[in-house]
Amino acid sequence: MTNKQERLLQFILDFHKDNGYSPSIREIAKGMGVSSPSTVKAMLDRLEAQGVLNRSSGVARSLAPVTSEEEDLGIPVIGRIVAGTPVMAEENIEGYIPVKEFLKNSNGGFFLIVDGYSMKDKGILPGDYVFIQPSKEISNGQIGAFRLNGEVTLKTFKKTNEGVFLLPANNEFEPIPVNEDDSFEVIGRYVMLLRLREQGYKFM
Amino acid sequence: MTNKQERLLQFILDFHKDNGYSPSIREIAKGMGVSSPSTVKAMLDRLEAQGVLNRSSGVARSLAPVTSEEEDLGIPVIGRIVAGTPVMAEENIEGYIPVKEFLKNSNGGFFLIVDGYSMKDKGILPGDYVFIQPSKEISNGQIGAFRLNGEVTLKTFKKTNEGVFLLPANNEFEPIPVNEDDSFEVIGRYVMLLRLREQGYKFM
DNA sequence: ACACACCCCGAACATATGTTCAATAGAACA
DNA sequence: TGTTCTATTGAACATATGTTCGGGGTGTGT
Repeated sequence: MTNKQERLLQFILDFHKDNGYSPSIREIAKGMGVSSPSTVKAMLDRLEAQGVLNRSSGVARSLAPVTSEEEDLGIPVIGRIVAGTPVMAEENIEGYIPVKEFLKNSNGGFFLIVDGYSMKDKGILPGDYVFIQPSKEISNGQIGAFRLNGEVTLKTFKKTNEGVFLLPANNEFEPIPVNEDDSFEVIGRYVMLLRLREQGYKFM
Repeated sequence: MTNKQERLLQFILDFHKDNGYSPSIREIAKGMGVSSPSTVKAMLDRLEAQGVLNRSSGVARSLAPVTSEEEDLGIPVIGRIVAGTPVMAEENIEGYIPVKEFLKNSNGGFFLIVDGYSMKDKGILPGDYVFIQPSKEISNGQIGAFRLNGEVTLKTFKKTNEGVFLLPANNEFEPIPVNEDDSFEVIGRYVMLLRLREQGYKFM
């Protein structure tokens, strides 16, 4: 793919992102600084021949960048590996995690950055991203995010006939009792953990 | 929103999913079983007035279902929380994790399901999903997936002048030496960890 | 030199497409 | 019944849009 072709593809992607639909040929011409629609058409023909673009002939604004199957399916999950097969062989793929789908259902959810070692024994370490699904309710024994007297903390929720406690998962810490006159709020339930350790993927 | 309006919206969404672009007014008419484009235009005007649809007047196929901002930005990350503010207040949001973007760059990567406790001290527990970026190279001290004599394992890679070792992160396990006559292969680098614990989100 | 792929122009063409408008049908209501 | 409002229709209109054609330019490799 030549430099110009990459710029064209990028322009289409950006336009679609901004407007929710694809540009017309003449809009591309303006955006790319060319003056003839036929020039753009020729460029599009080449891109389509390369298979990175889909079009329906005669249909206005039918440009659709080809998306790889993985994007729709999600990221493959490898469970056990059958002896002697390549890792990514079909028989090893146990399923797919549809990250995109997850994103769509993440309404109102957010990541909380873990601060201390109080949940160490649950494998939750400082710097981890904990996905919190906002909710005023939480079941006994579930992990959640709470705000106790202004401070936000991630703990296991425990309700006994002696009252409510927030349990750390680390025997160097003590259970925290929630008293009647404390200001206490359930922020949400712990759904998922994300840990970005090694380089190579820059977020934010 | 009336029944007919919902059907219309659904038709547009389905069409877009199938074709990668939005239907024209006449295509909608056919699909919905009405015979006049002006009928469809009237219906679209109503939907747009309700704010569930965006259009650019005079622009072909410019129908764009209104999407929430989160979908484009990613999932917000909350770091420290300013005293007295609601959790999701703007001043608490430290950034966004563009999961979608990540997916796009995940070329060839996959998740490996962790099996034992050998990496416990790194907070990597059985059942965790470890994202592996395929690579034949790995640096000293990095965590990666390896295949040693047919068996796949997740360990820290260590190269000394005494040879190559795969180090567990659990003092109940011994470092594994990689001998000359072993069949040994670097599968890839450990990039990210995903843990799905609580219910409410069903993957796969 | 030649062939070939890529890039560009401007004009003309055919049609796909959004829009407007007068007329009709149906439902809700006094 | 008549009135009013909305939904629908079919035709006509204006234009946005993809396409074609003939021409030219530049670079690369043979």
